[in-house]
Amino acid sequence: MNEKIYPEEKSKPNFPEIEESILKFWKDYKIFEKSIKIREEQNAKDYVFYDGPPFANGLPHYGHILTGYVKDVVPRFFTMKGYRVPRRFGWDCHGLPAEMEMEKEAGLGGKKEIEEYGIDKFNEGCKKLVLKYVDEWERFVTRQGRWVDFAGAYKTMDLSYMESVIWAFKNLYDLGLIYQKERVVSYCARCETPLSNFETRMDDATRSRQDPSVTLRFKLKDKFENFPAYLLVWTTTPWTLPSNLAIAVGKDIEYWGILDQGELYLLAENRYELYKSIFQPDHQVVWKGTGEDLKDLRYTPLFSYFKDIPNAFKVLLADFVGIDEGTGIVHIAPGFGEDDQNLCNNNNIETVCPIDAQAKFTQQIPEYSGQNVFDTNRSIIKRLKQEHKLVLHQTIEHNYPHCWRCNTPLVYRALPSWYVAVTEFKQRLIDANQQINWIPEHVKDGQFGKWIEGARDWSISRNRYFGAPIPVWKCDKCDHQEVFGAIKQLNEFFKVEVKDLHRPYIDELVAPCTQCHTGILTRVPDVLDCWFESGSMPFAHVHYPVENKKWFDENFPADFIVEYIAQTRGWFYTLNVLSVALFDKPSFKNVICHGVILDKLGRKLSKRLRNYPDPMAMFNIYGADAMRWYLIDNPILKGGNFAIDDKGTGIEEVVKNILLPWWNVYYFFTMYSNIDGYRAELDYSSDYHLDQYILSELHNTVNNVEQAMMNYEISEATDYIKAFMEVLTNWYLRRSRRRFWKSENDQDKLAAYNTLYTVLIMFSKTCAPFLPFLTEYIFQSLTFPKSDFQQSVHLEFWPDYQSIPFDHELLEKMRLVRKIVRLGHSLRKKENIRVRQPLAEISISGEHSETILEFEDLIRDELNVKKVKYEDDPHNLGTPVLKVQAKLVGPRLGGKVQQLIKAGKQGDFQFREGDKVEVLGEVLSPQEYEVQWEAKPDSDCVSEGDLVVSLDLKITPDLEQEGLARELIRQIQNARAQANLQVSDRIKLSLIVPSPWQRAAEAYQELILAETLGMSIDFSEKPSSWFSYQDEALGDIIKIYLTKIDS
RNA sequence: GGGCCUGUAGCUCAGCUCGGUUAGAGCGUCCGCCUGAUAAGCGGAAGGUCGGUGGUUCAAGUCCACUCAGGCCCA
Repeated sequence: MNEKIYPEEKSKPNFPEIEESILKFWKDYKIFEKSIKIREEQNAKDYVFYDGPPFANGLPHYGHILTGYVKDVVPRFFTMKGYRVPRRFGWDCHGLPAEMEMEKEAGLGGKKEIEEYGIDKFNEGCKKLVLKYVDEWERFVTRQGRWVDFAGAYKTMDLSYMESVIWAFKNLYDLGLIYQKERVVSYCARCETPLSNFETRMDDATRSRQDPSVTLRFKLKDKFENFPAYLLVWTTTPWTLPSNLAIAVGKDIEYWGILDQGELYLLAENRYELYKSIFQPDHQVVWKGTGEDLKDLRYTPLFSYFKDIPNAFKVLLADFVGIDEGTGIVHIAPGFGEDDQNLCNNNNIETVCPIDAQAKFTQQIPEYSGQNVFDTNRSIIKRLKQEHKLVLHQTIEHNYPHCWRCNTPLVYRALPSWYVAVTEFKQRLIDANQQINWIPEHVKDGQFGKWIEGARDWSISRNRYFGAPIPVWKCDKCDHQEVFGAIKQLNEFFKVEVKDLHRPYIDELVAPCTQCHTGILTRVPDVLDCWFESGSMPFAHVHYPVENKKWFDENFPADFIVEYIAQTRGWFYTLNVLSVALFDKPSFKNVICHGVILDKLGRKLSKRLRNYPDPMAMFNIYGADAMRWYLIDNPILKGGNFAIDDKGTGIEEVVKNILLPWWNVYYFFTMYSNIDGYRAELDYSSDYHLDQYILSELHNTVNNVEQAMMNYEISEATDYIKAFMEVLTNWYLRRSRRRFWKSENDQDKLAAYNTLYTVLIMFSKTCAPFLPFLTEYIFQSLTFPKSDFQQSVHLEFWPDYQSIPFDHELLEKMRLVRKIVRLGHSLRKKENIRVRQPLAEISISGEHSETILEFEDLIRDELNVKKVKYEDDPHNLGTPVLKVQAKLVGPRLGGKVQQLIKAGKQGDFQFREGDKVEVLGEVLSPQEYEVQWEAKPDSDCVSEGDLVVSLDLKITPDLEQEGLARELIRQIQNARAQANLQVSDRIKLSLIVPSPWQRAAEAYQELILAETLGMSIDFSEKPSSWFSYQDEALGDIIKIYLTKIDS
């Protein structure tokens, strides 16, 4: 009996079930760990990949899934290429996200309550909360099919990690790249902390908000053009008006003076139309000039709070003044605007910022002290109106920055903060960027390049609790400060043993001042921006420089990272800022920045809208391989966006188009191998043309996929895989089936088995990074069917394409064969003759056509013709047309080439001596043209290029009889299938059919028996113990009886 | 206001680097084939002013300029 060599498979497998079993296998035998260890044993080179740390306080979503797949495909590939690829997971712990969560958990509102609650308890709570979803992440990422080292995951709150972070700070400090300064920053009054310029741009931090839009008149101290005069000034932040210290105009902007009721109003010419209506109808333009003319005019302050500030309350020139909104005259409050502050500094006007940490006015503004600034807009407007200083009051809806964590509208305010002087080394940052391979390429000089060109100094201090400390201690008596970059330094200086760098413990370290000896050194209370910490990841996750110094020096920058495109101003940016400042190198060599997944309507995916399929459900229905392929075979990897369909239809299509065809080839192979009891082996030596052909295609495919992957062009790699699958299933396997089911176990059959086996093994390896579950399953079944074997396709080396045979000529010929077959089929179609009906002859003509006569058997079989004939004289089949090689002839003949093309197309040309042709008096040499043949109209020919194909359509009585026999074979096969027979079962047959059919059956009895595994055939009614079959489409014309013969 | 990306068949996208005369694929639709991979497989057809205008050129989906629409980034 048959010995089952390979697993007995179903034609329609349950992919999710297979995946679960593979997951178990990977886990039980630690295959991932092994994939790294075996490379260690081989002394392989490291391939360095940085896994960007996610915040663990939320669950993974589609963005993470997509990024995660790329983070898996690339390392799997490079592992197979022979590298050691560690994949440490990491958790971003610190910062506002964690603190917000903890505030909610402990029912705290604001910093005062946190401090009452206790910073120690608060931070301890954060530490626990931040790892709340770690288990779920791990489960998800594992199910997804990612190989990730969770056990060795780093956390940004680890002591070792934090030590490397303060090392970085200390180094930057020593390099003179850290400074503290009072500058205008974006500030969240609820979190009571400044935010960095890129935090305020993250995702949807900018959103719509309604604000007052007011226009005021500022009275000039002196008459202008002999009239009492006013400057018209527009603002959307009335609460900043009490802090107004100057007014700015544009030097070259045109301004008009409007005379209305004896008073003169100044505003920009372009804005006049919009403001016209506020004047009386009889107003006049009495003055025209530029900003230059208004320079240094002095005005009366709106409020008296700061009336004694030196140099204030006059008109300044500024290049940031625009005329797109407002009046073209700008109110300047140096405490509440970056441009404002710079302008005032340059004009010796001091900065005033009369608000406290919660953005409430201080005692400097007694009327409003204790009120939140936004809440005072109304009363300030009311008061200005009463004082006749307000000329227009409207409401504006505009985009306004909000805190990305707590959604509070931000204020811009002057505040002392610590900075990294990015502008100091901007040029080096730009130079380093040129060394990075960006995918897509345009990001290098586009979104990222432009961003770093406009880089500003980076505000890195946060007035918060849960984060790495700013390692600066200041004396309370003199200006001395100490900065520490290592725990050892702290231990020695403070004579303690530091075990935790978090607040409040770090704040407890105090010492007498080493300079004045009277003061006390205490730490500045701020913590570091968590982006500073994630930017430190390359060295901090290995505790550099305290540990792993050698490894880091040899393995920095990283080979590869991938995140979504918005990280150009997040992680991609902070990584490079720190690596350039500290090491003068970019942080990574290759980076993929992919786009954003949206729904069909272009909206963001949202839980509320439920506009996307649940990923876990997709894993359970279609599997993680299908999801993987769906997401990576996609232009989103080149930076574009991608519309996911909400039903998961796209994922189902992947199963239909990629996974099932793959499976079918494997299923076919195992089914026949098991029938024949033959165990195939790796073998490239078959000399059968189809075998050599598919191996040549495989050679090309392995090479192409490898090249694409080396260039990080993942969706190009998947294109090559798809193309090979098409050739494998729709040509090689379809044309080879008969070799597998024939009954003799001859050389050809073994060659077929070995070749198909070899292709399956090599192609499994080629697809392994892209379909890790399916390929693992197939590879194991084919190589080590006993499932306890600890072998894995992912531990294999990438196939060496050069060891796979390649025959270019053969590829070309096969292309021609497929073209002939296609044309033959289209002729049958055109003439309405089905393939089952044999025809006598196919004639072909065209250059090189004779070379494919060695594939005659294949063409005959595919097209069901008796003979393939090469026609020497193409004139017998078609008429010649001339295809002029315009690329060559164009430059030589110029405009006339167009006429030649036209004439050639119409066949208006003559052949001349020496393979030349003459068209319209011009002689073309052989390289300058190609002759193509066109089927004569109404002939039995079709053509494509220089190829013409003709079918002999005459159906002789013999052919007709064979057609009937073939129809009978098909009916009997249907009957077999309906009777649920195995493909190898032998049968006895009886037919009740009309006489022409019976004659055909008699004449072709041998063929019928051979094709249907029949042992005998007769023409009489049979008892009900026989299976009987009638084809409905043919009516009741034929009736088939069959019965199985027990062997 | 500046910059980047995208616009090709009903849908999703190749092709554009390097111009060459007949613009491709998958899905969907319609029609059919095959029946020893069968709750599979294969083929054919219909379907396109290559967003628009202008230019360069013998020749433009491809190069240039302008422009429209959508998206993103910066100010």
